[in-house]
Amino acid sequence: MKTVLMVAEKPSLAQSIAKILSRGSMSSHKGLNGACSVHEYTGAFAGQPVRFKMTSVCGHVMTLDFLGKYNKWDKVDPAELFSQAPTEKKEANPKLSMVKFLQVEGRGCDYIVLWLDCDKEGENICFEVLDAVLPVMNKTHSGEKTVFRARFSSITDTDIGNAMAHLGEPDHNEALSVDARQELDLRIGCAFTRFQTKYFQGKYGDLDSSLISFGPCQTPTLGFCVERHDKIQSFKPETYWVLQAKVNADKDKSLLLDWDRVRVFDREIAQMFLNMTKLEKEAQVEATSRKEKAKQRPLALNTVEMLRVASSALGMGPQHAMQTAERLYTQGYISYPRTETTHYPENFDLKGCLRQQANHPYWADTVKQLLTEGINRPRKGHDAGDHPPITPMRSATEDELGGDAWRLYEYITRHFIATVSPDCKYLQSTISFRIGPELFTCSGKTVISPGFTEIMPWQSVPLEESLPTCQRGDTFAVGEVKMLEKQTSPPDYLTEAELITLMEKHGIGTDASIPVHINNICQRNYVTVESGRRLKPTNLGIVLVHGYYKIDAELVLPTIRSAVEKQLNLIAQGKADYRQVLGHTLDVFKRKFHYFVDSIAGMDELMEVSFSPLAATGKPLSRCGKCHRFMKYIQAKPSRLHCSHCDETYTLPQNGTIKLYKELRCPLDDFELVLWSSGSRGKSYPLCPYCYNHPPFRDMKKGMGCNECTHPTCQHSLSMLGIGQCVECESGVLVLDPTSGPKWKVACNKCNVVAHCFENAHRVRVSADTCHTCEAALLDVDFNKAKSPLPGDETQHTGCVFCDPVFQELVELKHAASCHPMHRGGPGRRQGRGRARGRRPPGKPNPRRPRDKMSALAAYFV
DNA sequence: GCAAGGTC
Repeated sequence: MKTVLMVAEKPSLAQSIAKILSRGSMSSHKGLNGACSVHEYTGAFAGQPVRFKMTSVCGHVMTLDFLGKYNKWDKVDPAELFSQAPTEKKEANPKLSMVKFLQVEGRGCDYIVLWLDCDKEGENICFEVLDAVLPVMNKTHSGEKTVFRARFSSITDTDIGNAMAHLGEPDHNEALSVDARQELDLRIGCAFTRFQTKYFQGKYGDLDSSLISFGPCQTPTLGFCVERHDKIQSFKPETYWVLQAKVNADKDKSLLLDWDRVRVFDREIAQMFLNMTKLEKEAQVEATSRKEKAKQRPLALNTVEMLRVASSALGMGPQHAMQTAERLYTQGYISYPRTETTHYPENFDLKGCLRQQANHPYWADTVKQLLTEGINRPRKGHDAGDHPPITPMRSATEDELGGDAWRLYEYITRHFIATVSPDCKYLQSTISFRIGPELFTCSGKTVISPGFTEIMPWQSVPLEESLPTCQRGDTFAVGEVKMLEKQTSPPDYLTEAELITLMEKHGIGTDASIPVHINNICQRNYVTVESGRRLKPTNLGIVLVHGYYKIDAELVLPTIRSAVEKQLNLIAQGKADYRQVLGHTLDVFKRKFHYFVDSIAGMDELMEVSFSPLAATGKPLSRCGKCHRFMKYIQAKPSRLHCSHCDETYTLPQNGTIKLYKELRCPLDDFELVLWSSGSRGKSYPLCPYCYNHPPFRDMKKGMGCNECTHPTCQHSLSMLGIGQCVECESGVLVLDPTSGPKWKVACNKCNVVAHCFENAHRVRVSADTCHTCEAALLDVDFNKAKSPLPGDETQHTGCVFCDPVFQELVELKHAASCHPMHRGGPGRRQGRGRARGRRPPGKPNPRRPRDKMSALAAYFV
């Protein structure tokens, strides 16, 4: 029997589609990556009995990146990223080993049906799947067609059945348009990001971001926030005047009337109107009206609306809301949370969904009433053809979910119930009054039937006092007429919800990526989230956007994305050649890039105002080996040392503290050593700022401290302080921390292993002798006379930390000793490993004698 | 270390 492999875009869809096509009779098992399942059943295909294997990927299989060597920031000119730098497709998520999984499942299959989402990204994933699977599928010799594409717009029996009955072919042009987008985003984003970051990081010491990124989505997103900031800044309040009148209704109630002219901006004119009205005793009713109005029930819920409400009403950021929704989905509480659709499919079981909520402690009454009196047909929304709107899938209580998960679930459920509830009906009454020559109005709303606002109380029409019944010609006594002086007020910072709306409107990002872009501009310190989830741009954010405005406003305008997308659509429609469009667009942006680089001074002028140059930042810490002047330690990320005399910057390890190391110097370059430490309980090691950036020996890499330095005689080096192979990792060596006394520590120079050894020892030295059993370096320890743990009055002892019976009692390594390679491996492991890594054999000179620094460097870069 | 797009 032949086999048909079928692939959907995500595990949940593979399951639903298989369920529909197999009419529920399938057998399922997990695939080798643990994320995707395979659902098997038998059926008919191309007029023959076959075995179907339905499975899925997890989004894109591949991702685009530059070849490895083009990812070295200090070796590649960002301008090269526009054309010279070659790209390659890498597996998008190596942990899932998706290619291998597809090949295991696809091996020996005869046909493949692609059930990827019916959008451009899905079309592109079709070809990623084919690239992986076709080579291992059975080959036909008859030229028979073996690759099929299923096109569907909803996950319903009819739609899926129809798709299966009318299989087509994957659309290569659509896939190509995505390839083009990927390459453009990569090349443009990385080129600008690297250039900006390097340029400004090399000049300023107090930038509040270690990465100054640029992207066709994130930059316009920031642009919206700064645009609002500019409006606020340039806002000039204007004074205006309004007339306010009160008339006496029945008893001691009075009505507040609004002036029909609303407001005037000239005090004298306002005063004139006041004079014409303030002496009037009566207000005459000119007209009355009562209109029944309706507030519409909401449309079915899609992702973007959920994110808006989560932000504005629940105070949950989009990223957090999305994560919470995903958890609710995987736990089976809600339907798939990423959808653009606001229209329920025709066969959607609204009543069934409602029935699940009929006994809920919070809304049982409303639901039961709807079920007995009949539900209202939902409003017609937009069908994007992706997934049904977000709805609850089963009932859940506050105790069960708790916290934000509950709050989001509650909102989703109330929203769903609202979509099948009646509209809210209210009566809008207005009375027009004349006081002297001027017209005033009073209006009020009274609810007739609350409809959906019962389940969404935050949407209710506010209670207002009802207006008196009256008719044209009636008169009321005027209580007072007064003139109020007011000022126009500036808009407030953009709320997250408003930003989401703007992004959606301009096509910046997708429902799934909008939260990511917003998160990005927060993490890069371009904006901060203020109370009410309003986004306030930082100095850095403002300077960047103003700089783009100055140099090339297109870089920050929302049209940058749509213009490119227009071009990409031409590829998708087969109206333009992929290579031509890609080449042309890259050329445009390459020119923009060069113009930007040439004009960067314009942005720099703005930068200077907010940030301080490197030379003026930081505090003097250690001496430069070249000029012997103090270099300044710049703590702001990325932390580094800057020598203003030599105009050189030396990067340092991040996430830790840096101190001067006793004014000791590196024997190779005369730089003063600094001591890095990860905290009081963690490890620490000295490093030479120059060697850390320019490795002195061939077997060293950038970013190595003295604990990895292979200098044969320097007292701080691995060669002198290394003890033996790490007890946990493969390649590390345990190195004595010379600063750790009197509670001495040894730490691995590769992994996080730290072990405490001797307390109350005033000196610990690594001996040149080695252990006969395990080849580790012996330690020579002098204990404190009064507190010596040694038998008798001994204060000095030399031995191996792993094997010496006296030391084993004192060393934390004793529990680790049994795991030490020497002890766990059996006889065969003695040679080659152990201490030989870190230390030269005793008595033998190191065969790699260091040459002088410059020739060592020259050799290194060969 | 960089983009944006899928999804886990």
